[in-house]
Amino acid sequence: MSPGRARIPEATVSRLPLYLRVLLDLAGEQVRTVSSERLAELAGVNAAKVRKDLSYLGSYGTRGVGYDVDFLIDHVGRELGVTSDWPLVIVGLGNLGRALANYGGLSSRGFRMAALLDVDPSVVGEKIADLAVRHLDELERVAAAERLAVGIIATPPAAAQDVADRLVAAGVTAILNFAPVVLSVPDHVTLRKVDLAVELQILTFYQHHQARLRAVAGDGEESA
Amino acid sequence: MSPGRARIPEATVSRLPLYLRVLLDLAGEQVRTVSSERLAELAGVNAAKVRKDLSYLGSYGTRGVGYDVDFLIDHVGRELGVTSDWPLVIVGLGNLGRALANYGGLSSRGFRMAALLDVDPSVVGEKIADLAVRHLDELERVAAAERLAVGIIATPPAAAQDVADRLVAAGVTAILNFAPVVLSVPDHVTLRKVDLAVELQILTFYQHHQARLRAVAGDGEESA
DNA sequence: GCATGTGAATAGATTCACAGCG
DNA sequence: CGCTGTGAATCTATTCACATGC
Repeated sequence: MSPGRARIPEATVSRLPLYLRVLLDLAGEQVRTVSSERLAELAGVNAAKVRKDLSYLGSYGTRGVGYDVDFLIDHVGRELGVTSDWPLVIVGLGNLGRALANYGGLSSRGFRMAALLDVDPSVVGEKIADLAVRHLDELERVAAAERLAVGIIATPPAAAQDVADRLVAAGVTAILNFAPVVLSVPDHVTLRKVDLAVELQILTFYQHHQARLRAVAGDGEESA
Repeated sequence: MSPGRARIPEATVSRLPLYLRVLLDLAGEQVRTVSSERLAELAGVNAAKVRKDLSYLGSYGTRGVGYDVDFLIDHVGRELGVTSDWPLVIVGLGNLGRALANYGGLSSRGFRMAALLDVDPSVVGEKIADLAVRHLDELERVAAAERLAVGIIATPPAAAQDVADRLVAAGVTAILNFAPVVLSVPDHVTLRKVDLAVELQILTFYQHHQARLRAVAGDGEESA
């Protein structure tokens, strides 16, 4: 019963939040136990993958029966730190930043909006989702008041690296970058990025190529 | 070798848009040629990976010299269909949908906002980014008028599957889903998803388990 | 000489298939 | 029995290392 002492593969980590959501849905429907097969179906993955993923957290299933939903929620949630308090800071409150600030369902996952920062004088002072936007220069003050868990960058691309540097200097060690630019951060900082244009271009690549394949032969292709 | 003969690995496809952006930046700085090493540095990946990725498109480099920037832009862009016209439809114009509708830089990548759809009477008729929001029921009419390339779902989770079904029925074969729910689509439809809460939870997982050496799950990490 | 292009080696993720246990 | 848990097999991606050719 040493919860997840073996290193959990990256691919598995990226699926845990998905499993957690599906499990919470099941719990909401009063479902008590679930098989890897059913869980896989709901999560859109393969059943063996579910079992292997969950086995990295420990052996929490019952052979011949399945997994106890509440028990799994507890363990997956613990692994993801859902019970902790994760203060977020959003930098850049254009359309995207606003959308993120208004994103529901974060508090139920342990997140809390700690501050909204921008440099535009016409935005600073504005109230968004019950929080007043403060000037980016107040970042250090905010960081001193509480340990910021994640910095979200939703600025124009030209400002993103500078903002990242300031977040890192302020002690932030996890950054989610929405600006379409490659950021450099020190090794101890975890960085992920979300890029709308990239996602769209990946989609159109496949459109383009499926069209090509169809023109050559009527061969069907699989999509994930 | 003729481009696009062999199947291009998925991982490579997902990096091509990134390379393209870096190349466009270089072209903007009047850089004529670039080595795999430099390109890798700017894209935040390994040089051998860049060479292997590009080799799937054909052999467009010059040994001892590097890659011609404009020539590469042309070929990578062609592969991604940047020169084509890709009509997009956004369904759901809450905060996120609005942010997406106002997202700049899409037209330069071959995208065009074809329609904005919602079911909320207080939103229908509103003008966003120079386009009037129409009712979702007009989807079929829009699809009949022009071949929609990508459907973007930015609705509440409960509505997402229904919207996906309607998009598919209307002939859309590529969907980008921002709703935090697993969608089912037929095999011939390409589906990608972007989920803010999942991204944040992946980040906090690594925060929680910070005894690891570096943990970067997307791409684009580099030491400063 | 020098950077590409690519087989070979390695690492990582997925899937299979079945032993093991409730 | 049924379903988990997991070694082994497979598939995919990354990285190495060097022959190749400008």
